[in-house]
Amino acid sequence: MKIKTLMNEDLNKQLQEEFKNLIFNYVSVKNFKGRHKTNIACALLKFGKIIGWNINFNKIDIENYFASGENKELAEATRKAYRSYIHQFANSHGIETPQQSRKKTKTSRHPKDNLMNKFNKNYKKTLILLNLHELTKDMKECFIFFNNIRNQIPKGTKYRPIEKLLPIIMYIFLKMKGFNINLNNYIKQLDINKESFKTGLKAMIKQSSKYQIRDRKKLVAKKLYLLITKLGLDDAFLKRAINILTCFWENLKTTTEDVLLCTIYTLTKIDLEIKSPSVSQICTTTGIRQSAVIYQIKNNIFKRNGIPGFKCIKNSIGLIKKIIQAKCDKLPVINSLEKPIHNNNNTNYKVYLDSTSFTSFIEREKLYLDYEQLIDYIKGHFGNEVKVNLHTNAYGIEMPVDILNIQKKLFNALKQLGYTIFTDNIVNNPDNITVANSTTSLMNNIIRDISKYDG
DNA sequence: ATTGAAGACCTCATACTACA
DNA sequence: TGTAGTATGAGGTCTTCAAT
Repeated sequence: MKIKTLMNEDLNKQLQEEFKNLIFNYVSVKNFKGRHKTNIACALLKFGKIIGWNINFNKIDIENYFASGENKELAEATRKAYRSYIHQFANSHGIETPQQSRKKTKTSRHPKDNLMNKFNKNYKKTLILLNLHELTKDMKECFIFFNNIRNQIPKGTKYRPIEKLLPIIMYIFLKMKGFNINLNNYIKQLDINKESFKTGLKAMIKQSSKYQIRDRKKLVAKKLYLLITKLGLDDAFLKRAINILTCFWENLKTTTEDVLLCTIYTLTKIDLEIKSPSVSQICTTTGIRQSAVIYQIKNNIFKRNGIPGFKCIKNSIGLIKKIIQAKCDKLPVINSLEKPIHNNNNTNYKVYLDSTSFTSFIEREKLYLDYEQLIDYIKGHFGNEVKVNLHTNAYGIEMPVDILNIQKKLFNALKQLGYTIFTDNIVNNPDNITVANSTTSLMNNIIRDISKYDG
C-alpha cells in the first residue's frame, strides 16, 4: 500500500487520538511549558493535517505560527519532533512513508540482495542453531516485526546490520511466542558476544512496544496449561493453578516466567494435596533451582504480605494452604444467593449473583461474558463497586467476538424478564462471603427463561 | 529430596562520556 | 546539542553447594 499523502481525514478516530497523544507526550517529555506546550502540540497537529506525509519539512512554516517567528528554537524543535514522531507513528501502524516506499522500489531491482531475502537466510540459519525447525512457518511474521523495529534504528548505528540485529529480534520474538528461552543458553547456541547482545537487547526492547506490553500472565497460563497437560493432571488442577496465578500475580510478577510456573505448580500441589511429581522434579525439568521457588514463597508471599511463621515448605504446608484459600477463594465471590429467588407471579426476581459460579457457568456453557458491561450495568442500577474480571476464559484465550452477542441477549432478556441483579462489594463485606453453591441452578433457570423468551 | 547461607548474577536508575 | 553507549551502585533474585 503506497500512501503519498495522509491527511488527518485519512486516519480513523482511534489513530488520530493516538497521534495526538504521541505529540502531547513528546511535548511533556521536552518540558515545554504553559502557552508553548499547547501551541507546539496545536502546531504539530495543524501542520500534520495540512502537510501529512507529503513532507518537505523545510516548508513547514511553524515560525509564522508563533507570532512571526519570534521563537525559532521552538520552531526548530517542533519541526524535529514532527519528523521523528510521524515516522514512529507510521512504523508502529505499519504505514509506509514515501521515503520507505521509494527505498522499496529501489531495492526491488535487486531481489537477491534485498532485506527480506537476507533476513530469510539468517532466520533459517538461526532456527537450525536453536533446533527450532517448527518455527519456519512464522518467518513472515518475524520479518514484519523485525522490519518495524529496524525502521526505527538510525542508519549507521551499531545494531542496524542484520547480523547484529537478528539474534536480538529473534530472542524477543521467541519470548513473545512463549518459548522457553534461557538467555545464556541462547547466547551460547548462537555463539554471539554476550555483552554486545545484552546491550542491544536493552535498546531493542525499548523500541519494541509489543514486547513491553506482552501479557506475561497469559504466557505463564499457557505454560501451566502445557505442563499440566503433559503431566496428565486433571482439569481441576489446571483451573486451580490459573486461579492461584491470578490471585498471587501482584506478589509474584517480578520473577521470571519459569520460576513463576514452578511456584504456581508448588502452590497448587500443596492446596490440592497432590503428592507427585515432586517440586524438585518440576524444577529440574523446567531448568530452575528449587530454592528459587522457596525464595518466592518465603519473600513474596509470606514476607510481602506480612505473614509470619514460614520455616520451610514442608513445615508450612498447612499455613500455605490457608493463605491460598484466604486469597483465592474469597476474591471472586460477591455474595451468596438470597431467598426468594422469584415469586409466584414470575415477575419480580431477585438475584444475588456470585461471580465465581457465574464464571464457571458461563465457561461450561461456552458463553462469553463482557464483565465491563456487567459492572456498568450494576453500577448504573445500584451504584455498587464490583470486583470481577473475565475478558478471556481461564486459559487466557480470547473468545470469538460473535459470542459476545449471547451476553447482550442475556442482559436484555434479564431486564425484560424483570430480573434484578444485586451485588455487594466484597471489600466492604468481608464477613458476608459464602460460596453460593446454588447459583448454578439459578443460572439454569435464568437461561431456561431466556431461551423461552429468545429476546 | 529438601533446605539455607553465601555469593554470583541480574535489573534498574542514574550519571557520565564519546561522537555525529 | 542530542543521543547512543558505558559505568556504577543498590537492591532484588537465583544458583551453588554443603548439610540434613
